[in-house]
Amino acid sequence: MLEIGILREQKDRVKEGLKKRNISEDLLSLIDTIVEADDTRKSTQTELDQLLADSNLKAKEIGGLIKTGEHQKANQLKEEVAALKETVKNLDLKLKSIKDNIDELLIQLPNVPHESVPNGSKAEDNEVYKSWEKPIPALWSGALPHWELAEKYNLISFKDGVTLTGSGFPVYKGKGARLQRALINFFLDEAANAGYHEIQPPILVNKESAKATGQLPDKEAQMYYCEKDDFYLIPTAEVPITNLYRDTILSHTDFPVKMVGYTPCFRREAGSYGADVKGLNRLHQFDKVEIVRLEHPDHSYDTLMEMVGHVAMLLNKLELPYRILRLCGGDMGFNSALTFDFETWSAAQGRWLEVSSVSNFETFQANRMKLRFRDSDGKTRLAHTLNGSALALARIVATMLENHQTEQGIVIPKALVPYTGFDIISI
RNA sequence: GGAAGAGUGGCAGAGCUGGUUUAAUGCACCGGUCUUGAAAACCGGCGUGGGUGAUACCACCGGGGGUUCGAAUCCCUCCUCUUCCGCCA
Repeated sequence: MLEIGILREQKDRVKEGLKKRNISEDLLSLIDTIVEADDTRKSTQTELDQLLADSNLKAKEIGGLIKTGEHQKANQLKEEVAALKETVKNLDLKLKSIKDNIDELLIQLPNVPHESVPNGSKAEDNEVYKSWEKPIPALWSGALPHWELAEKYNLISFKDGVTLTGSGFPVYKGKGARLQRALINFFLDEAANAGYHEIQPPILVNKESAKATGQLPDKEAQMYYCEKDDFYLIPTAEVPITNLYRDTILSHTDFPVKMVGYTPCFRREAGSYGADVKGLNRLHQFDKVEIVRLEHPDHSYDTLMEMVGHVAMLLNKLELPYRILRLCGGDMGFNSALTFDFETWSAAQGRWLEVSSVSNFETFQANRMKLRFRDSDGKTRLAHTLNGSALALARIVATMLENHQTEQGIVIPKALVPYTGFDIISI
């Protein structure tokens, strides 16, 4: 959620920035509507405050009068204050509805893109920030797509998943299951080596949490919901981990806050069908290790690049061909100010698969969740939040199977062997 | 799931027979005096948000609602914690 103060003070800059997202004129004009509504809010607030001050004073007087036994005067004042009550009540209701309205409007505005975000409306407009410099591995004849490899080596059963739950819930078996566990531990250890504090959060969260990180109301349809308890299954560990700091005030000396967590992630993926969902490409449940950072606004972009470096290091160790994209305004998520996507090459499918997304949200999430810090000058300010997948498992597994397949079997990258306990998957 | 008790400012802890306490006091923290320096002592400051040029002022004592001229204090409801019982990885 954008800060209303910034909307007031830097209206033109915000409008210019939002244009990069190709949002409608209607949405842009919302900014003026919000500022106007906020003016009304201020004057209404002032009016109400004065009434309250007045009746507070009189109530105090009544107390004094009763004490000195002047009941007649007291009763007279009582009537006066009682008359104010109705006005106060109405004004209070009015103020509440103005505030609700402002929130409702404010929540519709996406984050202002960082100045480095390229213009564009679709995936093709994303900037290739770092391309894969070596030749993209060509497949030898007889090479298979990952869903066939998974079957051939008996690593994953999509069919059993359908029996147990439905499509998009694969069952990992044997070395397939072991590979999953190895990757999770590998990612967690690498994050720990980089100074991240490990968190194991709940995978069900309440409405407040989902709202604070921006999943509600924007992505409600994307989440599984437990109606009886009013809980949501998390679509990413970002939600519970960032919410650890909801409604808190840190000290500037607390930065950097570095957290990492592994969780399963649940996404309904309503409306996405077709070839893209084949195999491990798009699942309802998958595993992910997520890194989350809270930063001082002065350092958040350095931090973002550091996180990009961390993810790149992981992909290098897994020996996967990848590229990094700087997302264009039209392709970037609602909450983000700047996002780098990582894509690994799916050799058999002949296309790039997104395996990580690293973003700086600046104060957008912090504003919703009231995550502040006391700066060196003593003033409280909103912190910056960032997060990134490091990494998302299913697609990593998919591209590992495809890229590392040989006639002898699937070769495990050296860095991962201590975790799998085997260096090849063969029949 | 059942019963009882409790939720106050960073922490501790008053207030809870409703009205000069619209949050005392202690600790912690910050600034100052004193000191060669430090400790101690003393003086001052010390919650969040709204509002203002700055004050004034307003809201917040787990969340929401109600009674009253007036509520941290009374009532209703929800949440959480503690203890006991039941159940159980």
